[in-house]
Amino acid sequence: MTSEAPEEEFSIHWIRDVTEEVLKRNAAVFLISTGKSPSGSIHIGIMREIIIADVIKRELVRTGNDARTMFVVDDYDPVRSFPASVSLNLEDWVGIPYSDVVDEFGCCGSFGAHYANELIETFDAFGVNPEIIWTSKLYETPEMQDAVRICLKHTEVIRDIMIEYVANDFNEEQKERYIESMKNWYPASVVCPKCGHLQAGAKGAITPNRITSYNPESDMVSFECQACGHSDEVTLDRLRIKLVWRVDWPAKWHVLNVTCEPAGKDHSVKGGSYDTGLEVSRRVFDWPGPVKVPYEWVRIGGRDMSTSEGIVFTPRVWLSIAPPELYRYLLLKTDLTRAINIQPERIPDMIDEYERFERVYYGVEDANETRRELAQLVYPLCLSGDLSPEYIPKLPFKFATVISQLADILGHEATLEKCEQALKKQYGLEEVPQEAKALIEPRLERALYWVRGYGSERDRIEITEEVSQDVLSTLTDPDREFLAKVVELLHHKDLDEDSLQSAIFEAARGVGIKDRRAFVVIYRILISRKSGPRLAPFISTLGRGWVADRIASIL
RNA sequence: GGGCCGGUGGCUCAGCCCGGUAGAGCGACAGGCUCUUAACUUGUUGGCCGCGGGUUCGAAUCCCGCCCGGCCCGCCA
Repeated sequence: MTSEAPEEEFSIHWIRDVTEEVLKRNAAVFLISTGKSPSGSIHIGIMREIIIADVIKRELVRTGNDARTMFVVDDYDPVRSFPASVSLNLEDWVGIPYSDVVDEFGCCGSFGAHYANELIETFDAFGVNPEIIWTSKLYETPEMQDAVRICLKHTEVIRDIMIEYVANDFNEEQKERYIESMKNWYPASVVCPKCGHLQAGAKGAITPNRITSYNPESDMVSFECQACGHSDEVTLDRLRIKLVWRVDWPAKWHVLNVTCEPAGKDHSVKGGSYDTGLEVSRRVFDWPGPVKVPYEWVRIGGRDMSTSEGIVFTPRVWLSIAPPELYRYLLLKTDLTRAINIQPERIPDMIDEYERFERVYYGVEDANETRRELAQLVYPLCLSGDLSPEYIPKLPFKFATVISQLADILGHEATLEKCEQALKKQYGLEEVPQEAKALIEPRLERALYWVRGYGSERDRIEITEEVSQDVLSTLTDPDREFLAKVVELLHHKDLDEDSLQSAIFEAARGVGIKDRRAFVVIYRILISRKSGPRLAPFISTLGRGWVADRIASIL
């Protein structure tokens, strides 16, 4: 620490604290790692970890360091269960590494590759680009085999660590039983060369193909397959071996030379797998291990996500309804110790908030000193693409939800034209810059997806083929008289929007119905609702001819 | 059993580490954009800061205890 005035040095953001911690490692290349086993569709929770890593990397690079990120696909993990969406028969595959399980869709090399790729394909959109490491491949490297050897040679030490960490809060009886069970325990299992199983039994009753002995002199390993009964004794390099979970992690840290790895709360619990891994790093691999960055989970609609229970909100789904920057923003503004709860129905509000924040960064919206300072630090980290030197005006998302629903009626060109007009009006522009235009279509697409999937009834505009009977039955004679006048007005080509609006008021007065009533009648005929978007522009949006025909059809 | 996070206006949350005026967004209500409006815009409303105790001149904020909600501790970010 160079500063001697700590009382002035309050961190303005967690990212500062974390990078400071990481920098203490003085690595030549800072490697920030993340990982996930591809047990099915991978939900957006993992993106919290991946983006945390990305943000740390960006900060390190910004401050002149060499830093990289990595995403480790744990496809060497054995199948424990399948989510309901998978049609494969669990009994056929349980206990076999994901990398050896068939891809039921036939597009990827394996089950593991399939679900990992599904996630990896969204990386670019979210602005992350970690190097991808496949554990199944990593275990084939001589470096990893050496790590396995080191672990087997340190079996005694590892047993001690396991007893110390795992049995820590057992009672005496449990502890004794555990110690007893550890007597002939080795920290590695074997993929049976005959049947391909790494372990036998399903969830709750798993028996791994543990190594039963290891001779450091001859490098001979013996094992017995719990699934098919095959047993053998061969040299280590002739077998596919996998270290047990709590040892597998530190071995990878060692082989890949990981400086820092974020971890969800389940792993980061005091005395949990992360801490065990760090202890293994120290006592077996003789180094401190990575900087631990614990973080809370991401929830969806107030529930935990769970691949196995099918509560899955994937990064791809996110991208279909919201910009990736918003997710990064959400993540950055939330303290690591706090859960992020995605509430899809609130996405339009969140987008508004994010875009206000964006305008603060560009100085086109007022804000106090703290907020501006925060924007300077955080906004660039939110971006998944390049930082634009100038503010690019964004079409208000809520406007997009309305207009995107009218696009079918309006036609593509007219819809875009409408959006450009809205942008011009909102930001007082002469011309809409090319960069802003480019954002319109994706925004419309997302808005439409959002409104269809998550919008409330209020948000949805439905224009029925025909005017419903319910609506027709409420029309009075003066209403019809009024409507006839409106049709006439609509055929007047020389009326601009304002004049049309005025003329409609006049028409209502002319036949003696109340203004309110006049509008209710028109909205009912158009969208079966008693209110809607400001009428004259809305009529222009729908097309005067179309509206005139629609009204005329019921008179 | 061990541990973590949260409990602040109707809703979602900020503020708590650094004790001294309780904030934002949404909602609701009222107004503006012609007396209709879901965009945009102005304003108003609304909180004994979970409960009890302690420290202090002063506590949402620090300490202790409790209650409620969620979660982790075999695999799972």
